[in-house]
Amino acid sequence: MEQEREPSKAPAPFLSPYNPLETEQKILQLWESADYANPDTMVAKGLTKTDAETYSIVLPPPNVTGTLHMGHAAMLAIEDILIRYNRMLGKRTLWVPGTDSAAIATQAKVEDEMYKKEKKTRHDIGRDELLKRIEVFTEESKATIINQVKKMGSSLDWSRYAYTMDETRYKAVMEAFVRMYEAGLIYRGRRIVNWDPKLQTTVSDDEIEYKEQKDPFYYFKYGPFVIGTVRPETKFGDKYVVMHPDDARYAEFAHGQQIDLEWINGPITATVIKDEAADMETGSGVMTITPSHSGIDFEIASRHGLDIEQVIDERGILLPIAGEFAGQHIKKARPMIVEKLKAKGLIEKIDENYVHNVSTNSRGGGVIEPQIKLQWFIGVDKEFSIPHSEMTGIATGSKTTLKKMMRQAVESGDVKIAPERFERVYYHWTEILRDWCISRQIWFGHRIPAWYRDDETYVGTQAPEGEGWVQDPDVLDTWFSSGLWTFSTLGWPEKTDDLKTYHPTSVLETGYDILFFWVARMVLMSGFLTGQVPFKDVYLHGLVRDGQGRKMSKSLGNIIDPLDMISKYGADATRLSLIIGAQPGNDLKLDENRVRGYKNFANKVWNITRFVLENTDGTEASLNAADEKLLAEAMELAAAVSDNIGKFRLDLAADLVYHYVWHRFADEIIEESKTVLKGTDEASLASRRSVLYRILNIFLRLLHPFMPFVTEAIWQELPVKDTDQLMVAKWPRA
RNA sequence: GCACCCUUAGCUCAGUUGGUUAGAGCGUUCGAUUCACAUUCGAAAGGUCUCAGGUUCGAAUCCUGAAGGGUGCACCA
Repeated sequence: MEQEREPSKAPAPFLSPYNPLETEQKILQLWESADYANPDTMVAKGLTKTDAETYSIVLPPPNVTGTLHMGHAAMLAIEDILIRYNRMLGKRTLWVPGTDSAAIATQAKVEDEMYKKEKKTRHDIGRDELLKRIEVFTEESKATIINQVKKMGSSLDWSRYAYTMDETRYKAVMEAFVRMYEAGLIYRGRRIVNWDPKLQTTVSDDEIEYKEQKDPFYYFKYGPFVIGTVRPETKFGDKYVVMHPDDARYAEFAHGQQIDLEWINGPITATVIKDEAADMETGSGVMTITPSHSGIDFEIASRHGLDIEQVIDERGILLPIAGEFAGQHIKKARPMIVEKLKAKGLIEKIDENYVHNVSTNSRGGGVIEPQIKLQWFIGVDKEFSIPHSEMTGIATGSKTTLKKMMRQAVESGDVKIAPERFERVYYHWTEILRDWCISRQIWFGHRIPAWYRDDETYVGTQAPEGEGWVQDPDVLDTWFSSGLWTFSTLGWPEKTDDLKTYHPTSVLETGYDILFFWVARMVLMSGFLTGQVPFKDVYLHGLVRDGQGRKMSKSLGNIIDPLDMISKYGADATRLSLIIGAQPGNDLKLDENRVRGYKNFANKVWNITRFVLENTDGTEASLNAADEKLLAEAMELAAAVSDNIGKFRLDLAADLVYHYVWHRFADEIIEESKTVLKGTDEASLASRRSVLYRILNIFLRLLHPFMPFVTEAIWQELPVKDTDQLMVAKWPRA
């Protein structure tokens, strides 16, 4: 009968089953009060040697306005594992938290809501008022995301928290801009850029997302030629007709030859241009060009010194060059233009099912209209002499370009990318990289530190003296400040101790989808501004998808919310489900059943501990041969786990411990121990009790980086231990 | 168009430099249980390792080619 059962010898906290929700709350407080995530505390308390090897990671800052999603959760789990592991190895370990202002996305969100609620646009309320509203909004959501990050058990040093728009980071951004300007790497120029008519701003090449779309493809009679287009509305300014110099079909036409022909709004004179950009295989091999609204056309026009005329304005409205169509929006005008051409008998044929890619702004969705605009750029091919360099193969003062420097940083091995295949992707990207347009026509962000007065331009960290200066209204691309992240978070441009101690950082861990946006830009910025690579290793994780391999999205309704998982199964289980089965660089399919499975594992560990503590009080004893073997086996496991973590195979490392704990220790060693412990030989009993306790002690440490909560909770109840918290215990090493 | 990734049990995936009979988890079926744990334990069924060639004493693994799925880049007159 229940009442007659002997009272359990195990400590009272080992209630069954394990309750992650309650435990995790308590453990979070425990960690926070000890402040061991702060390396200064570790050094002050003598837990880390002052001259210990350093290990540092900067957290890829989540957007202030966002909420935690599974991608964040995976990132936090991976980085926390690396951090906890290295901290336990005795390294001086720092993980810097931060949030990102995400300029375009944030402003768009605030503007959207304002328009929905009040039917107002930013122009109705003005710059200052908009920025105020954005600040209110970001302050609110900042707290949300920070709180969620903490729930994952992330051992970040919050005393070093950074926000891309805080004062220190603002100073860094200004300083970076000015230095690059003075080196001639930042320039202002009139060039063709990606213009988003919806958000009224430029976007960089990398932010463009191509979407497939079906549109009619028109073939027009253009004098003696046939030209094709999906965009008749751009054709008003077309007065050059381009063909390949070797195209035999058009040998009779000479470069520069003028031809009179009938066009949309009457007779025009077209000029023949021979250029190798014209593909003989495509269509008729002849094309007209619209230099103002097409990158390639712009290049051709620049090559031959041709006139460049704007046809469409910033809002997508046709300009006076369109004659009777001027003032119309391109969308409305297109069918009318086609009608007119039809009436004039200038249509050769129409292909109704032409499938092509339309470029859109991935940060908000407008269809991109290339425009020629006066913007700020970073020149990636511009030669400069590097003011200071610690990078392999690049001497201080030597001449290089940003592009060459970015390539060299990886080629030299200063930066290693894992999985390795992404190195090739990185090289390819640097090869095709064009000058980076960094000015954005929005209001929220780091304002460009340039002032104009008549024909003068002043660039500096402070406004210039004197009357009449007007600051550039634009702000910087959000990736500009992100590029500084590894060193701006450590206090650059001040020569801080943190910078000296923790930069270059050890690892940059992020999703492969922002290799170009971010990783490459960090190498660029860090190389020029600090003379160092930003990190020694790049570890790229895959995307988290749903159980069927689909992207998680609101419209599919297949989003698995990490906070939901945490409250149902615990953060430990959520972490494991994002680690085991996730190969580096490959997408992970997440199924709720797996999370549930790992909750059971946490419970298993809990019960194993109860068994061990019911049978031993942690007293050391000399081990017999059989038990020595068991101990050696656990140490072999430790070595294998270390080896896999070192290779970024966290998935294999976690799986190894999981398997050992459940199927070796619990299923075999404990079962066998039940028999052994019934014996009468005191030495054997003591040996077995001791080895059970010692192995428990080993695998709790091995498990800690992966499941910090349950292991820490158990540690708190151990009768014999060498540190007050497991998170600062020593990693088992032979 | 170019490049890369994936294809192993019903599902998700291990399988590291080629080496006995290809493994795990989940699921399924059968059974157990006063025992640290029903959030458990034991067992079973389940495989043409996508296909076709090749190298080799030996191939899931290496090479060539093909198919299907996915991603990136480019093109987009």
